[in-house]
Amino acid sequence: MAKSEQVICDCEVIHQDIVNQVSDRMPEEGELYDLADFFKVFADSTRVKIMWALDESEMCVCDLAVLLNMTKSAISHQLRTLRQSKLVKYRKEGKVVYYSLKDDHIKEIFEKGMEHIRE
Amino acid sequence: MAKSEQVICDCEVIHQDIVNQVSDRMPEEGELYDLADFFKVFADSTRVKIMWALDESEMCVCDLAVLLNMTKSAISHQLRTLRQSKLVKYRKEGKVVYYSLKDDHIKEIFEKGMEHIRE
DNA sequence: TTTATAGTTGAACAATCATTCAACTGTTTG
DNA sequence: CAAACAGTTGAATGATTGTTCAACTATAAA
Repeated sequence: MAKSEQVICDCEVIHQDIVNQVSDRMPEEGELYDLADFFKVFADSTRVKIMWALDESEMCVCDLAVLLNMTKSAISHQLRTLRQSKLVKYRKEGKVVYYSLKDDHIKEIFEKGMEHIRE
Repeated sequence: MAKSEQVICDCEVIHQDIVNQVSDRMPEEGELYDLADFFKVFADSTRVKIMWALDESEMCVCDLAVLLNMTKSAISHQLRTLRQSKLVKYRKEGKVVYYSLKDDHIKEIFEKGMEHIRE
C-alpha cells in the first residue's frame, strides 16, 4: 500500500453508502484548502477592521494607523497579507500610498458573518 | 492621559476628516472582534471539509473520520469548536453521535469565498 | 459482568502567525 | 545635498492553535 493511501482512521465504517455519496460530491482537496486559506485572511480583527474601513473610504497607511491606533509597521504588514490575497489594491501619490478594496464580495461576506453572530 | 487612551500610532494625521468619518461608521470594537472570531472557524481546512460534508448529509464521527482519513480524536476536537461556535448540532442514537449543520448561512459564505478564489 | 466500540477530553508538542523593533527605501522640502 | 516623513521589510518574540497520544465515559452485545 502506498504511503499516500495509508488509512489513518481508527474505526470501522458505519455508513459506507453515505461516506461514498458525500465523497463524490466534495470539491477537490486543494480547492477546500484554498477556501480555508481565504478565510484565514478574515480571521484577524486587525484585518477585518482595515477591510471594513476601506469599504467606507480609500485610506492611506497613516490614516489607518491613526484610526486603529496602531503603528504604521503593523498596518503595513497586514496590508501586505491583504495585497497577497488580492483583497486590496493601492495607488501611490508622492510619498503617500492609498489603499482601497479590490473585491466586491467582501462586504457580502461580512454581512453573512454578522447575521450569524447577531442571532 | 489614561492608559487606554494612549496614542500608539507613530505618525501625523494626514486626512483627519476621512478618519473621523470612517470612525463614526465603524461597528464597535467588540463586534468586529467577534466577526474575526467567527471567521477563525472557517480558517481551517479540516473544519471546512467537515462543514462541507455535513451540508451534504448528516454524519457520525466515524463516518467523518473515514471520509477525511483522520482519527476520531482529531475530528472530535474540531467538532467541539464547531459546536461552541453554534455551527453544528448533534443527536445521539445509542453509541453513535450524528452531527449536522445548524446554520443556513454556511453554504452561502462558502459560495462567496469560492467566487473570490475562482477569479 | 466482561468485552468491544463510539466518542470525548486534557496535556504535550509542533507549527503558524500578529506585533514589535530596527533598519531600510523613496519622495518631498528647505 | 541634507533633513524629514510615508511606507516597507526581515528577524525576533510571544501567543495561539491543530494534531497526537493516552486515558477516560457511555452504550451495546456476548
